[in-house]
Amino acid sequence: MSKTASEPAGDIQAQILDAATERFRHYGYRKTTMAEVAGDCSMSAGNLYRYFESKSDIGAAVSIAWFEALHQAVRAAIAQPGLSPRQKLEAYVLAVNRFTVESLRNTPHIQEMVDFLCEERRDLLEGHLDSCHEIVAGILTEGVKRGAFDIADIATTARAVLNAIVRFEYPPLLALSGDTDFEAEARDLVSLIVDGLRGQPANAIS
Amino acid sequence: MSKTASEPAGDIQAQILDAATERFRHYGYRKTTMAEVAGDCSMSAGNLYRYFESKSDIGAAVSIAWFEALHQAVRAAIAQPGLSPRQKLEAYVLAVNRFTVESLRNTPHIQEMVDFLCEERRDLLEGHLDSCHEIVAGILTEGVKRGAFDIADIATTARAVLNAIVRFEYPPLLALSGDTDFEAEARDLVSLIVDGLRGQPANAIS
DNA sequence: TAATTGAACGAATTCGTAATTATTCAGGCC
DNA sequence: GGCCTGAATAATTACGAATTCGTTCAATTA
Repeated sequence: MSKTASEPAGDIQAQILDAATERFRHYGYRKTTMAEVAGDCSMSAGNLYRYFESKSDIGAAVSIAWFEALHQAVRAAIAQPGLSPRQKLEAYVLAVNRFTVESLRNTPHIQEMVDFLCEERRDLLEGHLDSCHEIVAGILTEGVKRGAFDIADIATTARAVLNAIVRFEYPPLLALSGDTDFEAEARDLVSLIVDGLRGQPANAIS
Repeated sequence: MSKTASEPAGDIQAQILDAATERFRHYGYRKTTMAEVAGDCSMSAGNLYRYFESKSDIGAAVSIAWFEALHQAVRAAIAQPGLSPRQKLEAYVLAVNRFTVESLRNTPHIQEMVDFLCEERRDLLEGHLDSCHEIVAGILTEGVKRGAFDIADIATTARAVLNAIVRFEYPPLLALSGDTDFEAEARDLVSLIVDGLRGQPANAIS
């Protein structure tokens, strides 16, 4: 109905992803069938294979889009003008936490997507972690340049930071304790990471 | 066969827990039946209910014993003479991580026990977290007294530390990335927590 | 009396089978 | 020729009967 001769193939891919995303949202990954997604796009199930190699690939593409939306939200949060390195780190943690909690709220079956990724597409998770590592390393590098941080090995420290904040971004852990005030705890954690247990140097440049 | 007239009831409870622990270890919580545990103790299934109110209670008792073994191992690790507060914190994280990874290794069905706790006995998990909080708070308090740490609110900071090290003690996360060198990453994390991103003060007492 | 058993019963689990599903591909449509 | 369909196939899932399990309790033992 909506397809014309001039419609590029990329739009059909996008249409498929939109339909699949909506289905995954409401009914979960396992319970949406290729026939349903195809029906939403007014085509046959077999024809989906002209645009994606498998259902698993569609799930992967949807997940990648989710990761990219997360990264975009995070980059927007830390790109606000006038933020100190410390505030950028806090903005990063809060943005990741907020985005994930929000997704958890309005996408009841997101846990199933996480399971799908863990079982079938662990490489995507690792790619996402690499992106996170890159963003955090950027914050740390800027902090060192501005004199706010004193870090020997940026890559190692960035990994340690990511390990420390897993509590606030891993969906199963967030779902486990639903009534916690994550924002306050996340702020406390950032304070700990920035200042350390030894306390701040007297001549520190914040 | 092993029961005599002089055997106190407490020993029978312990015998039941031993049998249940072994069954849970090898076959998991769900797949061990009350009849099997009873058979191991040379009694009928119905008679188990003279010593425990339910199978869930047996699972709880086994879990509590596991938590107590963990706490004992941890307290032993941080009680070594001559450790600085920083070394105690590192010893704590490494001990928890080692104990959990070890349990994960020689108890293939421990994940199922975690699920059981999350679903039916979340209060036990919270109790365990309280114990951990107490231990960490003790380390921090001693560190403040010795001048190694500078902490405004011990309880809040202890919670932040526990949040930061979840990566190294939550079994599902440990199982997710099996080939990681947790010890090295745990050390890096402790360094981050102690020194902070700002670096150490020039006049710090380590 | 105190400890134990084994039958009994609702709830949960297993298991074999029927029905769906993902995926392929030989053809039809424009 | 590029795009699409719909039947065919192997694998997965859903469903219900049959079994097993957790739990209780009257009866038995010692």
